[in-house]
Amino acid sequence: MKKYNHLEIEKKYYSNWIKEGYFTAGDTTKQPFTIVIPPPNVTGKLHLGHAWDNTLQDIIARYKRLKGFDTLYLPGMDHAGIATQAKVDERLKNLGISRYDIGREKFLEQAWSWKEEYANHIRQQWAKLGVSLDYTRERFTLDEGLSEAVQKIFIDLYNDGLIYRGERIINWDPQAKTALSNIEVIYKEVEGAMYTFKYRVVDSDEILHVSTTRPETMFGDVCVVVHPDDTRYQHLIGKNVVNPVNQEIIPVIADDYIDIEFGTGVMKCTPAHDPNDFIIGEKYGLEKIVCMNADATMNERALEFAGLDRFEARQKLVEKMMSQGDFVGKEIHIHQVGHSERTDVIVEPYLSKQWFVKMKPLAEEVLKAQKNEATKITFYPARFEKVFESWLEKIEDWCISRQLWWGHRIPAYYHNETGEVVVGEKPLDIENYTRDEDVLDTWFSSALWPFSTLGWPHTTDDLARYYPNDVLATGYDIIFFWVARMAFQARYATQSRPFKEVLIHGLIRAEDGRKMSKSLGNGIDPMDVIESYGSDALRFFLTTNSTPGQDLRYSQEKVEASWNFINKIFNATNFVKRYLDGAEINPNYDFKNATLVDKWIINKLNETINNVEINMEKYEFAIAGNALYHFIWDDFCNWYIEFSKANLNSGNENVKTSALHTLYHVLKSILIMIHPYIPFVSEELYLCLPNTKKSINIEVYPEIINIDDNVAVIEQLIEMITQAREIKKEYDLKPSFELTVAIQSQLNYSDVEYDILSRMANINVVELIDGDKIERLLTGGVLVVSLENMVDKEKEITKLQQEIIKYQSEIKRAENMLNNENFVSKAPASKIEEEKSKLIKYHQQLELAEKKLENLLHK
RNA sequence: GGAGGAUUAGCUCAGUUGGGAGAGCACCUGCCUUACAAGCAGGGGGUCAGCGGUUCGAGCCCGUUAUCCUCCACCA
Repeated sequence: MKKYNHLEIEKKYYSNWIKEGYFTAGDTTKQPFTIVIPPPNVTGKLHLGHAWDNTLQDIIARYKRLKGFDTLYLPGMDHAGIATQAKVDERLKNLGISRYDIGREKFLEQAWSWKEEYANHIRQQWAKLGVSLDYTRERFTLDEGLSEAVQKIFIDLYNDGLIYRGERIINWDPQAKTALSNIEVIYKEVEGAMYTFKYRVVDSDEILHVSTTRPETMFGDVCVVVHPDDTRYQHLIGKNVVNPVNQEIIPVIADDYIDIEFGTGVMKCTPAHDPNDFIIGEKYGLEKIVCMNADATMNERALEFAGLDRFEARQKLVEKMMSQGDFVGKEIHIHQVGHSERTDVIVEPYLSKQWFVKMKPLAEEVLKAQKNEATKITFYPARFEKVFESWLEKIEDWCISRQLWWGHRIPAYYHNETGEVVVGEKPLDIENYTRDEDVLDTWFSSALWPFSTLGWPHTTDDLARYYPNDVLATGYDIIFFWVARMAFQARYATQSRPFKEVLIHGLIRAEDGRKMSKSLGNGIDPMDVIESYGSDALRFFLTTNSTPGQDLRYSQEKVEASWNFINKIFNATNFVKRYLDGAEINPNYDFKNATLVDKWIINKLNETINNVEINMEKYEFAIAGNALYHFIWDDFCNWYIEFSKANLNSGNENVKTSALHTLYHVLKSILIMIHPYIPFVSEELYLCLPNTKKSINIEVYPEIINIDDNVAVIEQLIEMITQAREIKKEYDLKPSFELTVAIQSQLNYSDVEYDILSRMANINVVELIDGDKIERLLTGGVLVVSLENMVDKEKEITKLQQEIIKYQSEIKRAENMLNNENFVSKAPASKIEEEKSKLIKYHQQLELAEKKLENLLHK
């Protein structure tokens, strides 16, 4: 075996794993376990956030597979309507073509070929990451089956009155020329201006001052509104004013929506261009005047400004108001302005006819289910349940129509003459109908992902077996977009939760702590990291340096540390393999015959198996991974392998056999337990062990081996070795210096242990020490060390003095506690006993140290 | 305006029912000991953001202040 080379190892296995069907679910003799991938957008490459997300899922999937579950980890991708369409548009634009030039059909052909290209790319990235996906069940949100599911649920919701079409103010993206849902709007603080204009009162000399941040919408004004209790304006209610931009006469009305304190206390009302004004408009039956086109240029209502962009029109209009003397002033106004999540242009509140999902009844069903342990979705960490539920509690209707081509076309047909709407299958006399041009919000189809991918609406075997999913792992940033929507669609379509549990992770940040973003140029490509350090190192870094729900800062240093750890396992295997080559391994070796050191490491292994299992079940991968790290590096490599070196060279065949079998068993167990984290290298190392299966993927999780013997001797042995090393350091002795010691202990030492002491710390054990000596307390014993040939007595004196001070202060601390009546009466008995025994121990140690000091001083 | 998160060693972060503060990296000292110098052995380093409270006992629970971050809502 050569040096650890991640590139060489990681290219070897993935395609074979797929070919062998290790990740293909369907073994009905086992209990099923399901996790689905959050389908990545086919817009581009996977980023580090995907790598993190997918590694978490893969750890769960691989762990469950090793634990004997028929595990389905289902892959797939999302058509990502607006995002993909924008990319394809851009590609066409670079060729000098607009999508309108080629038409819907040709455009969709382009989009599909884009999809194929990027889907392949994504699959290659999954392969590099090593995620254990069942590609026989791979799905795409626009494929036939999922389209059928989308259509079915749309029609059902419509027939149940939960989908309706209505004219509303929606968030309009003038660049993509489509409606957006509320959560696709990102509010950013922008320094804008508040303009104030004069509105002359008809048949009066009075002038009203009215402020607005969007003067261009004044062409859509239908009235001005004041508060009914506002004494400044009460006399004007019912009168008319002149709109300065077009000289139209509009009324002054009163409504308590108005905040008397804000601005001048007078608000212009534009029902077609502002959601709040729309509500007032509905309340009073006002006209809705649209003064803009779909691309946010002004329309003919804007008179001479028609055709200008909204912001240009704003500027020119203000200039005109100035010149005609109706301009009062302009103040800097910092406010939150909505931007399109995808195109980043300022969203225009725009009146248009759209399809909506009526959310209240659907959300209520989920909230009801959350109250019952058997039906609720449990979040890890739990605090995200509150986030999830409070969003559902104050949810507004969901605008689901998008004026795009790439997506699920809405199954609605309008009669060419009567305008009658048919929702559902194509009408028989289709020639008399025109189909709705719009498609559905991408999230409408992803909301069905947990069950549509398994065959819903058909009652398939997969649906029966793998639904509801067991767990979903995703970031907190899409709880609203996706998790919540899956929750209510699942509840509606399947009367079930979509998954039992949700593991929430945070955002991955750049090394500087900021978000990774293209504009900052601080993004890290996971494929670059894999090239330099390997997928295994990246995966181990991502999952052992993070806490559920918390953000994670990328750290190259820590990826390197992960690489070092893997290298450590590689080298340890290298060592073990040297001794295993040519040796016979008995698969039924009985560890009751093992030596005490071997039993000690088995005992440590047992503790680790237990600890790791508990934390894997709780999705605490950092805790489980770190437990493995310390077991492997400290207990196994630094202690046990060193112990074993003595035994492997022992003349006693039983000792040798025991050491060999222990090394084999522990290493194999380690590789299986660490495999979910680092699948490639664990497979490589596993396969170079004798007596293994064809792949670590089909292994079973290690089980605890009962060890009846007390391994306290080995714990004491470790204490002695550590003490001996400390003493050598203190007395400036070389590590190779042979210490002569005597052991006072109730525990029995055998030749095996004496041999280990000699080999690991150059300790020569004798019955009795004559002459100068020092004593060190062990748990349950004393180590007596000869001072012969050890020059510096002063150091021991200093050390003893320091020890005495320490013991005195510890005694004082314990006595204070035990003399505290409140403590004695209120603390639990076990705690009190603990303190009492500590006190006794410290007294003993103090006595010992004082005696020692006296001896040294009087010589 | 509402909600949540963060503040612990020089740096990045753990710390799960309240019972003597931890890891990795960095730093200091000594070792090329036949798996590994990307390593081994030993070591230094923290009034757990401030203040107050509950408790026999608080990094942890409660209140409050400060700084930073995120989400939600939003007034023309």
